[in-house]
Amino acid sequence: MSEPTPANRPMRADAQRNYASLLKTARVAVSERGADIVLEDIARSAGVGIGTLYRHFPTRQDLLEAVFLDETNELRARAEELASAPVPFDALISWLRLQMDFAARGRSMGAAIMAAKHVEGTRISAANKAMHEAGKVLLLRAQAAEQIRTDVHIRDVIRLVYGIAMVNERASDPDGANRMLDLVIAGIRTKPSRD
Amino acid sequence: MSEPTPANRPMRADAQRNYASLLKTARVAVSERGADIVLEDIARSAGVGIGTLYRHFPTRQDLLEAVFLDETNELRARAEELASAPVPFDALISWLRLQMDFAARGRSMGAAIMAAKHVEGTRISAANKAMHEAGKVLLLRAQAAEQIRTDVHIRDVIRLVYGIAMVNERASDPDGANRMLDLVIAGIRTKPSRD
DNA sequence: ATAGTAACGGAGGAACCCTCACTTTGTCAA
DNA sequence: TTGACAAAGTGAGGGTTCCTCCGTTACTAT
Repeated sequence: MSEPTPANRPMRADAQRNYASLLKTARVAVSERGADIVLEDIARSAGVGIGTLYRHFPTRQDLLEAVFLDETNELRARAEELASAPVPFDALISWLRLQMDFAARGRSMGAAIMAAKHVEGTRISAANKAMHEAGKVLLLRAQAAEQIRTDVHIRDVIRLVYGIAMVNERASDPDGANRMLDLVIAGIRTKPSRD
Repeated sequence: MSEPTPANRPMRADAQRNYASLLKTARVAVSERGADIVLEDIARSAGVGIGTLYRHFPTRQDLLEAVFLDETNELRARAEELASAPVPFDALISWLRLQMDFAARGRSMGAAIMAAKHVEGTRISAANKAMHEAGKVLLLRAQAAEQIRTDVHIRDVIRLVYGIAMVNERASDPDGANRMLDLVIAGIRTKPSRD
């Protein structure tokens, strides 16, 4: 998955190796130290020159997006699995919690990524759209079951979850994120909700 | 307000002037171009050398915090005003919208500031605490009037609002932030809410 | 084997950060 | 008023990181 040049000839063997190595290295570095990684370190750590890194990922953004891409696809896949879960409401909530875990893991990537998500044509934008579609199915099911308000958009919900992850990135209170998510969940439930 | 050296002798006249000039310049620059300001530009624009900037604001954080400080104090003042408004619920909501406007204005400062807020002893931490206290009054009034759930913490609400501002910083959808805020409001209202 | 070209690599210019040693200037006491 | 002292100002410069550019290397296909 995540072919860098989908339409053209396949990449040369060494290029494929290097691309994979860079991506793997970057993924580890981001999850360990956040988005403020030093690109030269990534290149060295991946065993390639800095020029090679820039060949594959022309900007810092491109590299971060590539890292993010896998997570986005993973979330889409999870949503598709959950679409056949027995209780629509529970499925949606589970997925939202997954979203938050992922967002929290990509420490301080949130701000960096948010920019690209809204730029049409990028790979991340396409993957993001696909993930939204998959999430939308979960939402619609929960709405059909009258467990979620019908005037709620999946887009807003997902972004709220990201917002929660972002403000809690450096917070000391480990349970705050969950309390906030509970508030949001309360906000999207059908009005006369009985617990 | 916002004396740089509260305990000691007053600052020399030229120092006061330069401090004020830097702060004003930074405030404008941040609201126009976000937190990624170039400190050298700020100094030049304020008519002082870069060394002077660093004398007053030893780190980039310090400058951003100083900018933020005024807004935080402003929000505290607004909360205190609103504490005597006729309808507690409306007062709280108005204040939350103010919060969001402020957060949105300090574009991409969110991430930069979040770090410092949780560090005890900093000026921003103290101002932040005062603002929270003022906001808490609004929340308690609305809870006493049975318009807001009693298990809601002001801290979580404020942070949610910041999260909304953050994820909407670069978004193209201008109304998204308001929709999200509405969801949060729905989440904190007392359960059997009648519109 | 060889040509052709995709990919590699790293020196180096640019942008920005922050420090530091020297200079300037406000302040206050005599 | 003046002189001395300390507070404040200044900007060149060293450090870091970003990204480009183009000469070099080596995969691939014929």
